[in-house]
Amino acid sequence: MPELPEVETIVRKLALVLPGQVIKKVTLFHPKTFHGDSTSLVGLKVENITRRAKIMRFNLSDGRNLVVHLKMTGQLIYVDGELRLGGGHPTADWVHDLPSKHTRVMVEFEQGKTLFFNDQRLFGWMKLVTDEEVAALYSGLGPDVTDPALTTDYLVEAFRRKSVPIKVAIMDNAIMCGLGNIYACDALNLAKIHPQRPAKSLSETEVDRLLKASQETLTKGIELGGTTFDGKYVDVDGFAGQYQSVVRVYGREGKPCLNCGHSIVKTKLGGRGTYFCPNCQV
DNA sequence: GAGAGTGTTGTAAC
DNA sequence: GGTTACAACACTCT
Repeated sequence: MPELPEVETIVRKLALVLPGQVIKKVTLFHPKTFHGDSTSLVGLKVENITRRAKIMRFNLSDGRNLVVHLKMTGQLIYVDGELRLGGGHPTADWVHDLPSKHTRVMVEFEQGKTLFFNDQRLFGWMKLVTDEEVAALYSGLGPDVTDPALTTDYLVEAFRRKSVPIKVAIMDNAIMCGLGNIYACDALNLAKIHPQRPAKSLSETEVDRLLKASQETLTKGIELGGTTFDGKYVDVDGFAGQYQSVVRVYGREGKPCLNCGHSIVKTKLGGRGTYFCPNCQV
C-alpha cells in the first residue's frame, strides 16, 4: 500500500524503461478502475513519467496523460519476457503469475513488455485526461515534502489557525503532500512531537524540526525503496521495500522507542492507527 | 464473525 | 466558515 516513497520508487524505475515504448493493447479486467476510453491508448507512445503527491502521470504522444493513483492497495508491475528488470529475483512469488485475480488493467507494449495494474480493494484508478484535467487534479494540493517550496515559514503560516491535531495537519494534502500514516507517525517521533498537539500550538522551532524530520523520514523511505508489510507493496520489479526494517514507531506497539527506550503506544487519531512514544514526544 | 488495514473524499452536525 | 467525526469505497487477513 503505497505512500510517497513507494510511488517515487515506482516512478523512478518506470522512467528508466517506459519512455519511447508504444502501447499495443489495453485489457480491462475491472471497468471501475479505468476512467475514459482505454482503446484510444493504442498506438500512443509514452513520452515521460512524473509524480505529484501520490499521483503518477504518464505523458502520451497525443498530448494527453494517463494518470494513476494507487490508493491503498494498488500496484504497478512492469514485466519483460523474463520478469527481470532489476536483474535480481522478485521478492514476491505471485509476480510470476500475472495477470492475477487482482489485476485490473493490463497494458501491453509493442516492444513485448507489459505493465500490470493490480488493486485488491478497487480504490485506485487510472484516468486518461487532458493537461487541463491534470491541472484540476493537482489544484488544491500543497507542496510536496520533497519540494524546496515547502519552507518552515510556509508551514508556520499554514498551521497558525489550525486547531486540528498536528498529525492530521501534516497528512492534509491541502497543506503538504507526501506524508502518509506510516511516515507521519515516524516523522513525529523523530521530531519528538506529540501527534495530538494542536497544529497551531507548535513553536517555530518545533515546526522547523518537524519539517526536517519529515524530509529525512521520506528521504530514507525513498532510499530504501518504500515500505512493505505482508508483501502488500512491491515495486515495479516485484521487489519489496526495506523501510519497515528501520521503521521508528509504526506497527511497533509495546516495543522500545528509538529515542528514549520507553514503550511505544498505539492510539487512534483522525480515524487512523497512530503510534507514538508518550515519554519523549511532547 | 468482528475489526483493522500504508488513501482520499464527501457528508452531516456542531 | 471552520472543525470534527464518521461513512464510504471493496476486499483480505487476523
